[in-house]
Amino acid sequence: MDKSTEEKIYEAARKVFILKGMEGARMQEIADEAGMNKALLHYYFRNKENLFKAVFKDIFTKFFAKLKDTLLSSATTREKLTVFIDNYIDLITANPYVPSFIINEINRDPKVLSSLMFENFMEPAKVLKLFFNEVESANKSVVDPRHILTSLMGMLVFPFVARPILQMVLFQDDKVAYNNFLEERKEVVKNMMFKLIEI
Amino acid sequence: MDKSTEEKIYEAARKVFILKGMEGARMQEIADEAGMNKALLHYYFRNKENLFKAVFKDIFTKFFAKLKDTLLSSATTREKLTVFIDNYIDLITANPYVPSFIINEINRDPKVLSSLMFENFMEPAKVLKLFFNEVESANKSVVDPRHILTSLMGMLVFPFVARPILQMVLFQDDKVAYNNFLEERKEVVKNMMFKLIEI
DNA sequence: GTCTATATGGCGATAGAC
DNA sequence: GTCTATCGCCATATAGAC
Repeated sequence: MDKSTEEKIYEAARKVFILKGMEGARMQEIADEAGMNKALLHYYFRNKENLFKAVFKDIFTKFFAKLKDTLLSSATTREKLTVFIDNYIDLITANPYVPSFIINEINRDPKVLSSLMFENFMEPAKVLKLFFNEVESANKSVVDPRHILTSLMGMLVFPFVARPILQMVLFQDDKVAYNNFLEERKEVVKNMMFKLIEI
Repeated sequence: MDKSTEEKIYEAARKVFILKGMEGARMQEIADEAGMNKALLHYYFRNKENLFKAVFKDIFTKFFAKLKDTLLSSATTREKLTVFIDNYIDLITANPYVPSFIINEINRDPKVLSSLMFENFMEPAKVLKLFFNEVESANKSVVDPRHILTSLMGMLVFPFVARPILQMVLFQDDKVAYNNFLEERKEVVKNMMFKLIEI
């Protein structure tokens, strides 16, 4: 573990912010997690907001960068969808609190988005556009691809952000059964998407 | 406006908590919103957590009670779905911050759910069960109705909770265009659902 | 760079007058 | 019941020794 002090702070902050959010996180807790003193956080990042912005940008960027790669990697629309859905569910499974963290923060302070958007949205937007065009030509029912994408994302993200409710109502709070349900969703969502765009 | 003081506090708290969440809300702000002194909030609710719990329970219950009624009101599965989707989008449109508020709070402290669940989940669960059975028998592709419900809810909720991102990426932050998109979704989601369960 | 100690402000909560 | 004034705590942030 020969990470620099700054890296240690960064990773500790990432962990705590994702779990507690900007408002719930405590500088002391981040310092404890990083195994150092609170004053050092201010030495490196000056204040809490700076630290948060750096971490949020990183989380947001990495979370969408992976998806962009997916969309560029495969050949056919059907393959792209398959790989995208598999990768997305794996990605969220590995970072289950990230979607609700992002949803919470962008609604709490939409300004956190505008600072990222030009650098981080424009390129993915192009990739998405290409993907849209593909979906559109494959899509025999001629639904606006924005609706298709929104539905796809909703089908993938909702079971994670609403997990406490769904696990309780649908599975009597059985955690293992719910994990199973999430794994099943890969095939289920694929089939639903193929049916929706009729490919 | 001859509301009781307690009602005024309640409504002010509802407004502020939905926008700022439990941690972001300030007792002072709620008092200002209610047009009275901070001390009165403590006189009526003793502390912030009590006030929050009362408000959360109310919001949560009302938000799902309406849906239960919808599911009981219509005759055929197709009609039920139609009314459900129309009502749900209207309900969220009228309370756009409620879904992200609920998602945020249940992930921040899952205990807020367990206190409600027996009283508020059990009856809706029965209604849902009936709805499931209907969907299941109508559903020629034999997909687990839990997956169908999850997809439906995701398709409905996601465009609201992820609005800042979607509005920016899909509509260059054009608010009017996005409102239009949300209204369109009523028909789009209906058609998608009919296609998915093949009715 | 890293620590201890402390300043500063804000917030939830209470005391007590009316 | 409703107000003003204030307490006590906790969190961010800084000062300053090493």
